[in-house]
Amino acid sequence: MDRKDNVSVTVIRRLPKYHRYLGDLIEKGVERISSQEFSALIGFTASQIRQDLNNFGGFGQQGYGYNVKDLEKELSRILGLHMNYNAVVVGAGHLGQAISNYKGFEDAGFNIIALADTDPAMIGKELHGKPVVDFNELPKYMKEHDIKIGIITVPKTQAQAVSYKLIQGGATGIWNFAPTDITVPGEVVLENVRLNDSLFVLSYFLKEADAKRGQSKK
Amino acid sequence: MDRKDNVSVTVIRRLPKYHRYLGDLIEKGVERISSQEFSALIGFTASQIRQDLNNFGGFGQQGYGYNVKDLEKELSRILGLHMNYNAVVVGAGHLGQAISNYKGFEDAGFNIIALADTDPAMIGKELHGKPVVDFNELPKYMKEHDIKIGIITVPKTQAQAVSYKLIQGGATGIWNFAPTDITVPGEVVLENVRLNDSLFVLSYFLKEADAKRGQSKK
DNA sequence: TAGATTGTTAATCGATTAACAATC
DNA sequence: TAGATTGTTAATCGATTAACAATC
Repeated sequence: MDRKDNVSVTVIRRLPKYHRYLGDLIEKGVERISSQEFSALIGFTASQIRQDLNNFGGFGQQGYGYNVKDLEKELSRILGLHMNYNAVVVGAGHLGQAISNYKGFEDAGFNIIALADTDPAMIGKELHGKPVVDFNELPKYMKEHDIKIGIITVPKTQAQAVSYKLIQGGATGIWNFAPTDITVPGEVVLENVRLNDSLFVLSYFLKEADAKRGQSKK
Repeated sequence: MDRKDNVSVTVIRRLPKYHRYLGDLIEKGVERISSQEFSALIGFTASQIRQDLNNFGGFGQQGYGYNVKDLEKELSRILGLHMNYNAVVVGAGHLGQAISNYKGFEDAGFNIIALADTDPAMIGKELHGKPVVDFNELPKYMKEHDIKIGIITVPKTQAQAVSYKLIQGGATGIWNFAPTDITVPGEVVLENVRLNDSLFVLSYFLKEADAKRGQSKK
């Protein structure tokens, strides 16, 4: 029942930050907040906060501001955090294991119930209570266990093949950690995590900072 | 010797993708590419590609296009990939270990030479050839080993304290994986990786896709 | 030289900020 | 009721796209 049909991705990508700060405010026992106070905290302008939220509904009250708990609930609903999904991590390497162990993702309703790999030495093992299944049997396993989400942590050369296999298994969403662009059918939701890109950006600004330091020494 | 002084962050965040695609083109043996051909490949408009690159210099040639190898070199230089930095991963948990093992980061000139933790059971151990040092000794260790980059993979409650310790040790750059906002002095470069935020965005679009499917069934 | 394609300026589009009437 | 603060419209700013003269 959201207000606008096509909210821009720019706005969507700010929503998790709102949600995170509202969680912090709840922990601190803050009951209400004005867009101006929120602005000082979160670093968006008060105007932007009101604009962003009003894409989804009028959650505030004139003369009062926003009720923190209510707004957090609205954002959880907007972000779909009430939904639950079974997920499989493809690639039982270090990153795959790290992700499959991380508790934080259950907040978002993602339950990682298995890993998949091609390595015969791994298949059949349990890693922290989660089975490693044979990659080639993955579509069957996904259907049997109602797995709709695939998390790709394989080398980039294999990422596209993995995505095909996941879609064969009925995946509706893919979280891709491989540093490559994969192609998926229009109805499948793809979200990329670009660790390399992030590090390159860090590198860029380090170089810039170095250059600035060098200049000021002159 | 870059053309413009203040290139927007929007442009900077596209640079790693250019660099990645140029690497792929080199592997395929492609020697030159026009902005139009590049556009079809990378998904930015030809106009945007030319605009983006011209923030840093005129790397193309009229009637010819861009030399792939040369352009890749320019982008490496712009991104500062020729620089070398020693780095430490703070937090020797699963994610920390995954990152310290990942080879791909050496491309960017980041050499992870140690991990740090507060767990006495961990300190003094070696993890895949890298020592786990005592978090409390970190500033000293960083100075002795010329470590300028800190990678934070601790729980959010400890992230700010870790960042203080890193800066005490002389860090000029921080790569933060903790799902919280940390504050650093202006001269320190901070790059955040928001895994939770990324997953929340996936959740949002999954909910949207579900809603769309529901609608079309009616 | 003629054709191709860049580099760059101008036009458009979208996102952010400012302003203020509506209203709690 | 008066003061506060939202929701929303209008103004501004920045980013993207289009167009084309410059030039290889």
